[in-house]
Amino acid sequence: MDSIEALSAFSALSQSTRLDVFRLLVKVGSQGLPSGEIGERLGVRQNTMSANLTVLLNAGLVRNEREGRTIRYFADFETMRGLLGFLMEDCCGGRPDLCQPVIEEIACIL
Amino acid sequence: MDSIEALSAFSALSQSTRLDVFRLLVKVGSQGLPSGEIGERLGVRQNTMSANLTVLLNAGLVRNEREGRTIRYFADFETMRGLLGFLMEDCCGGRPDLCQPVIEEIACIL
DNA sequence: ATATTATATCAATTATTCATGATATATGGA
DNA sequence: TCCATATATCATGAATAATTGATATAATAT
Repeated sequence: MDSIEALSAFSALSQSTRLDVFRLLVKVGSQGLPSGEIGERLGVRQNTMSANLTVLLNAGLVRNEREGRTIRYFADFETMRGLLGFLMEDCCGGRPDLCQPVIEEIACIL
Repeated sequence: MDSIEALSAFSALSQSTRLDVFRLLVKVGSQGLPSGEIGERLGVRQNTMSANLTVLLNAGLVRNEREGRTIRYFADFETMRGLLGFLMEDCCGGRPDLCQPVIEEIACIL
């Protein structure tokens, strides 16, 4: 992850529909969702959703796979990992107590 | 953290100077940096830096403290925690292996 | 009080981004 | 082949955001 990619990712996440889409895809996890269903669930028109999915795709935050006529989208956890690592780089120098709560926040509690 | 706050934070991080500022403040940690020194280190004009710091401030990503004539800025790890938690909410439903690498990426290795 | 230093705000121009109607492409079915 | 469905692209007007010169405020020093 470099600065250009990170900017692209943050920019993608800084718009309401796209943030909703990404969080939805994070929740559904590895099974992903078809483009059309994402649009229906969020109440967004077809071409608007398509444009927003393209932005997320270019930012590397989502992947897609064609499946017959529909195209299924998935959150890309690898990019997420790179993005958070980039943002928190060297965060712990001398004060791991600052960083620790951040880690705990996203820790899986199952 | 709600959607409005998250959008404000991502929007703040989606600009080159501000991303640099935030990462710098993450690195220096609890001692923070005076506004002027941030500008010098990043080669950004005074009023541009001031405007960008205000954006980060309004997004809750940084805090500041007056210290005589200078104003010292700090990364706000609490907001960071809320932001990442919001983004990864329910990420682990059924597949913690997707989420685990993301956590490991920001884990403190000292 | 006046000057100096540090930072913030204002106004205006330029540049980006967004949603949308219209249209194009791609797949599957009849 | 022709039609229907699913998704993507294009062009454009409207809204937002970025940079900057000029100026204002706030704290310290003389």
